[in-house]
Parts: sequence; C-alpha cells; structure tokens
Amino acid sequence: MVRRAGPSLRDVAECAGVSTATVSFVLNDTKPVSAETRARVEQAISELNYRRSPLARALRTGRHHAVGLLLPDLANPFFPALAQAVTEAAWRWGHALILASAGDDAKAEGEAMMALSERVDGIIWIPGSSKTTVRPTVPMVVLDRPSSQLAAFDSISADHHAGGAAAAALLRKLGRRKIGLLTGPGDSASACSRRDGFLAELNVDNLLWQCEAPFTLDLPKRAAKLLADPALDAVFAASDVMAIGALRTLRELGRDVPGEVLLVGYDDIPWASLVEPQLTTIRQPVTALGECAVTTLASRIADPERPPAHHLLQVSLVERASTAIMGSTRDASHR
Amino acid sequence: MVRRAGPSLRDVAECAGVSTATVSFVLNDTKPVSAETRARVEQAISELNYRRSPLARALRTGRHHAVGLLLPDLANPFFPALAQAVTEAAWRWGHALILASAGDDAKAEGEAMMALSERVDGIIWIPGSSKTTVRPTVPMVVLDRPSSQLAAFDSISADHHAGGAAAAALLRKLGRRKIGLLTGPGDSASACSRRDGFLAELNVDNLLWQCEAPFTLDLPKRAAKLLADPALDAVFAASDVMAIGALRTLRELGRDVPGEVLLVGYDDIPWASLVEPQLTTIRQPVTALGECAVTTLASRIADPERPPAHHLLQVSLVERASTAIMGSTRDASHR
DNA sequence: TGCGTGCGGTTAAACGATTAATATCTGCGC
DNA sequence: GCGCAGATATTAATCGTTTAACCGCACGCA
Repeated sequence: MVRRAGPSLRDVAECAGVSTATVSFVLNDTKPVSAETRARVEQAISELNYRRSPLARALRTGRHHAVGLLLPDLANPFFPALAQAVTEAAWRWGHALILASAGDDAKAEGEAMMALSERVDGIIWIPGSSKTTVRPTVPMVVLDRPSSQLAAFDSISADHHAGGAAAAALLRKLGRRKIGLLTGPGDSASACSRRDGFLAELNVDNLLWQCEAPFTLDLPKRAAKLLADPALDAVFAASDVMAIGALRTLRELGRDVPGEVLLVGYDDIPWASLVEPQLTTIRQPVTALGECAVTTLASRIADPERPPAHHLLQVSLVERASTAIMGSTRDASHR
Repeated sequence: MVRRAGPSLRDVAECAGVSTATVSFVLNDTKPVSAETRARVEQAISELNYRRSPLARALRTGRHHAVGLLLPDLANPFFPALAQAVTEAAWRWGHALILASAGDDAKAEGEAMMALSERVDGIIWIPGSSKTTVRPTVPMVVLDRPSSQLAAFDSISADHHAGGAAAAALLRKLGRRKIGLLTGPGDSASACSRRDGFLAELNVDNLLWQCEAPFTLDLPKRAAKLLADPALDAVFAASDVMAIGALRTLRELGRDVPGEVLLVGYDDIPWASLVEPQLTTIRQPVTALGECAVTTLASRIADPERPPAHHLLQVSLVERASTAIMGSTRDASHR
C-alpha cells in the first residue's frame, strides 16, 4: 500500500509533546492555546515540514476548499481567458480550482459534473450543451450563459442585451441602413439576448437580413450567400469568432471592410485586434465575471437557502478599424 | 457540520444485507463474490443511487485517480490546446484532471505544485519559470519544455531541434540568403532547441541576424529595428505569436509578406491560419503530446524507480501563404 | 475420524484530520 | 475547606473507504 509522503498530524503532535487535538486547534485557530504550547507546535510543524492533508480534512469536515469550473471546451478563445480569471479569483479566496472541459456532449457534461461534485464545494458552470439535465449535489452558479430553465441557480453574465444594443447604436450613429445580423445558435441564451438587444435598438427598416450560425469560424452556406448581398453596408456578428469568419468571406467576395461594409463583433477575444482590419467589438468584463462568479458561489455556499441572484455585468464598446469611417478615431490597443 | 449528500457504503451494505467489505469487493472486483450476493449488492447500489467517495478512497489507498496539469498561463494560445489534449487523455485513463495555472512567478508555481501534490497521483508540468526549484512529492513528468536541470524527470516534447531544422531547410529550398531569426527567451529550453536546429541546418552565411524575444506579440525595439533591414528576405520566428508580431511590424514598415519577405512561425496555433497572409509554421503534435504525457506519467506512477524516459515527438511543416512564392501551393486549411 | 484447502463471507483496524465531551489545574470567593 | 469558573489540554468518536486477518463450511482424501 502506498503511504502518504509527508508527516501526519500525529507526528507533529508527538514531536511537540501534545495531543493531535491541540495541533489541530493551533492549525485552525479554533480554540485558545497557550502561547508557549502554540510556539512548540509551530516549531514542530516547521521542523517536520508538515502540510495537512486536504483529503482527510475534507472527509471529516465535508468542505474541500476547492471549486470546480466546468466549461464546454478550451478551443473557443473566450473561455481560457475566463478560466484564468476564475482561477485567480478562486485562488484569492483560498480555494483550489479544478477545471473540467466536457465538449458539447450532454452525457460527458453530466458525468463531469458528477465527478466534480465529489471533489469540490461548489461548481461554476458555463453550460455547453443545453440538453444537460444532470444537477450537481453541491451548490452551483451559472456563468456567462444564463437561461430560463436554469433560473433556480445563481447566474453571472455580461449584459448581452445591452451589448447588442450598443452595437446597434453604433451602426445607427454611423448611418448604416442595410445591416446584416449574424446571431449565434438559437439555443444559446447569450446569443439570443445579444440579438434581442440589437433588434430592440435598431430601426427594423434598417435590418437587411438575419441568420443563425454556430460560434465557429466557418459560416453556414446560407450566411455566405447573405453576405454577398451588394446592398449590405454593415454586419453585426454575435461573437468575434463568427465576425472573423464573416471578415474572411467578405474579403473573398471582394468587399472592403470597413470601406464598404462595417463589421462589429462580440467578446473582444485577443484575436479581435490581430486581424486586419482590427475588429470593433463589445468587450466582456472577463476579470469581473470571474471574480463575481467566485464571490457569488462563496455566498451561495455560505447560505444555500438564499433566493437565486442574477448578476448582470456591464460590457463596453471597443471601436477599432473595422468600423472606422474616414478619419474617425482608431483604437489600436491590442486587447 | 456539513454532511455528504449521498448514501455511504455502509448504507448499501445494510440495504443488501451484507458487510461493507463485501460491497467493496463487488465495487472493486477485488475478491470473488457469489453471483447471488453480487446481484443483491448491485441492486442496492442502483436503488440507492450510490456513488463512492473518491475522498475516502484516496485517503485509504493513497491513490487519487486524478492527475494535475500545471502550466504557466492560459493566455498563450498554445496551452489551451495542449490542456485539452491532456484532459482528454487523462479522462480516457479514468483519471480526473486538475488544472492549475500559475503565471511565471516562481513562488506561485511552487505553491501550486505543492497544492497539487496533495490532491493528485502525479503531475504533468509545463515549466513556466525556470527558477522554480520546488519539487513535488508525487511523480512528475515535464511537458513541452524539457531542460537539462530537469533531466531526472521524464520528459515529453516535440522535436524542437528537427522543427527548427525543417524551417531552415524550407527557407534554403526557397533560395533565401538574408534571413532573420527571432529566437524565444534564452532561458527557454524549447526556444534554444529550435534555434540550434535552425542554425545547424542553415548555411550561416545566409543568416542576416538573430534576436532574442519573449513569446509575445509585442517585439522588443531591437527586433523591430532589425526587421527594418532592407536586405532581409525571410524571417523565422520560434513561435507563431512572435511571428504574428513580426508580420505586423513588417506590414507597418511597408514590406510585403510573402512578396518581399517570407515568414515562418512555430506551433501552428489556431491564429496561424487566421492572419493574412496565413502563416507557414511548424505544427506540434498536440494530441500526441497530451496522450504521451499521460501514458508516461501512468507508467512512472506504476514504477517510480524506472530510469527517466525522454520522448521526442515528430513535428510537421505546414506550408501556407506566408512562404508562397508565385504559384506555389497554398494550404488553406483552417484546422 | 481427522485434516488440509478453497470458497464466500465478516470483523475490525487503519488512512489523517476535526470536534464534542471530558479532564486537569489554578485561582478565587465565601 | 469547598465549590465553582475559566483556561487549557486530552480522549475518543467520526468521516467513507479499503484490506489484512479471521471464520465457518463443505469437500475430498488418507
């Protein structure tokens, strides 16, 4: 049988000449211990280079001091950024971050959720498959993609509606009259909000067409056909990845961006400032999202009975070259 | 005190009318159990919807059925891809993947390594800071960035030397005589191998200059100055991110790629096929790297005493537009 | 009858922590 | 002298598993 490498609490106690309970009290500062004893214990701890086993602790107390982050995949460049933000926030809270990425397979997602449930105090979920019905046995918050079916859980997301509206406002301000709208997948709550916000702000007469497409580079054939409409003078894509796909298609069609067609994306992924022309986009507050997800989860864990909270974080418009008309200001910042 | 949600082994045993030991034997198939008893136990398990606690199991056996992946950050787009590959390989091995990203701060990296050590059976480490001296208390393999100081550990990496050589061979084949070399940071073992492989294959007379730079988009001023050399007719950058940085700089200088200057990158990150012109690059076998890291770690865990193994995986040249001369073939694949 | 010997099962001791309950000691008021 | 309070420290149970050690029992065999 494999033994744990390091010394145990018992060893420390022995070395310091006290009981294990006392060592535990020192460790957790949970009962008064005389200064002298405390010093002996601390001495022993550093002498033996003792580290307490999170395992045994979790088994006994039921608290893991770890949170899980479950996301659809790491390929979409928006997620690594979010994962990083969540990781840092969790770390600040003194919790380890266990990350699982499950693809868009509902079964895998359910399994991953179950596996996580056994190892963490709470889960931050970025839903991938809307078909996942498994529910974890620990507190959970939904990040980035709230949906009405999940209204019972806390949710944290950017204000997709406002983001869509901001995009519409910009294109209106720039005098566009023949606008194409690339929405995301119809079963994605965030995509729908962006669309609705956009449409709410736009004079519908100015909408040339709208088209549903997945959050990937390769656009469906229908989208390509619509982009070829010669009347088109602007496009709003509900994600940067799609926007870049559209940019390519437009280029292949020989249409100049931003000369003939303006283009607005969503997310402000790092790529957005890499392409030529740099992409005007709606920036999501990634760091704040991560931070908010963690604090919300923390409060949920502290009080499992409190009614669900739904946080909406502000987005911001980042104007770059893809909507630059003439000598209009050009923001050359990368990310 | 918080209790575990689900039923315990004891509940199952009670429900099936057997001892906990018997249930455990059924669960692990570790001792013969009569068909009849086994059926009763399985019935009870599914009836109570029992799931065994990895915690208690790990505490007792010392095996966590989890591996840790420690990487410098998620911002470099090469890492999410690798993380995904490792995750999938680990999952196939029946192990959970705990991911920690620690920045390039040696102290954070050491702490993360210690924290991981307590929760996993083994660690896959992509070194960030070369200054990290902490060593985990569990088996570890080094991924992607082997170094001589770490020779005592198993290592898995792509054949950076061969990759550098392949880049040199291509540029030579294309008749380039005034080549610029952007190496990565001098303390990165992988960067050095790429450089050495490149120089070994190249006729040194054809090297116009070389310059050290970090693996980021923004190149140091010295690099920008060197790129301005009018004689320059090709650049090899030891990472795609740097290559894209160089592409920008060249564009700002008004130099045409690939018309005047050919450009070769390294890694084949998704961005590589997004920029204009699409980037010729050396593709790392990401999936194979992840798979190999996991299997190597598995074998190391099985036999901690075996001498360290060092795996070198083949890279492949991906020719795209950035080295296309005239009507030369253009690979337009976007992975 | 007595004796190994598999087979199928149980008992009980760990693993490394936390924590309620309890014990010990000192000092103090009456 | 007695009892009680306060401050510290200890004992022992417990979390949910695994597993070494045992225990009957039926069987075959001398």
